[in-house]
Amino acid sequence: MAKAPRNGPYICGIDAALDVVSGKWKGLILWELDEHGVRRFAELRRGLPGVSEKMLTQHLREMEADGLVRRQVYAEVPPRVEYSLTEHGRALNEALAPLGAWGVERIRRERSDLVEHRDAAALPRP
Amino acid sequence: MAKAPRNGPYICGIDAALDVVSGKWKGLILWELDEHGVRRFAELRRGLPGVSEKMLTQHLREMEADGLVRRQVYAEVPPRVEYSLTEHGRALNEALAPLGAWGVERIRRERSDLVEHRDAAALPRP
DNA sequence: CAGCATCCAAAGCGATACTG
DNA sequence: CAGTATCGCTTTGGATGCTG
Repeated sequence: MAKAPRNGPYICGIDAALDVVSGKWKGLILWELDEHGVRRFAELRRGLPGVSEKMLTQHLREMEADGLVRRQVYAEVPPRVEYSLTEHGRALNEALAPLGAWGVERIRRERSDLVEHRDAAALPRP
Repeated sequence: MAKAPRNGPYICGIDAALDVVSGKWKGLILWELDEHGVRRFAELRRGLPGVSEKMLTQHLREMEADGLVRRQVYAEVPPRVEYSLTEHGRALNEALAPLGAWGVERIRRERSDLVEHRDAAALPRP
């Protein structure tokens, strides 16, 4: 079955945008397609370590339905299918850039927090 | 129970950022707190039409744990608790702005699609 | 007022097996 | 190669009732 349709209307843009990128792998898929331009199913699979075949298919179908991804099928043997971003998908990716930067900062912060906590545990209370 | 801890490390910043904003109401909570600066529990509840008490509590706790939200408790009767954004929360909000703009554009696009479909169904063929 | 506890349904996700 | 089908576990979200 396809993605469950949203019951109510969106309240704001953030809401509408998060709806299409919420999914364990969607951010990575976007990133992978933006990076390489065009990718085949198996290539994407290799680029997303740990993704199951089913989830990859499901996410790609949803993103196609949301108008983010284009799916080009070649009638060949063996079969070949190529995925790429649509114009909207590329725009979304650009809109995600600042968020990505924030995320990188968060990762960096968490790493140094670990160090601080280790220090705090070792030091006596002031 | 708290949010399930992520099993693996983040692959990219988008990943790390989406992890903290994925949740049915987190985008709206961020928006509400940014808009008003400080909000009490019941005020937030009113600002998020349809949210259940449980989900609001759960999301606020997770966002507190993620360092996005500050929770200030006043030892009074009746009890009072105020929520506001931390510095990181505000930074996240700024990083979300382009995404919000994309979302608004998406909503607009979908509406005009609906109109086109309605017109196509209701109007006689030219 | 601001919550916590409990139960329940739906959605998300993974593993496996099979197909054109 | 690029999927589809099915099963079952886990996570998310909602409804209700109770408490300091």
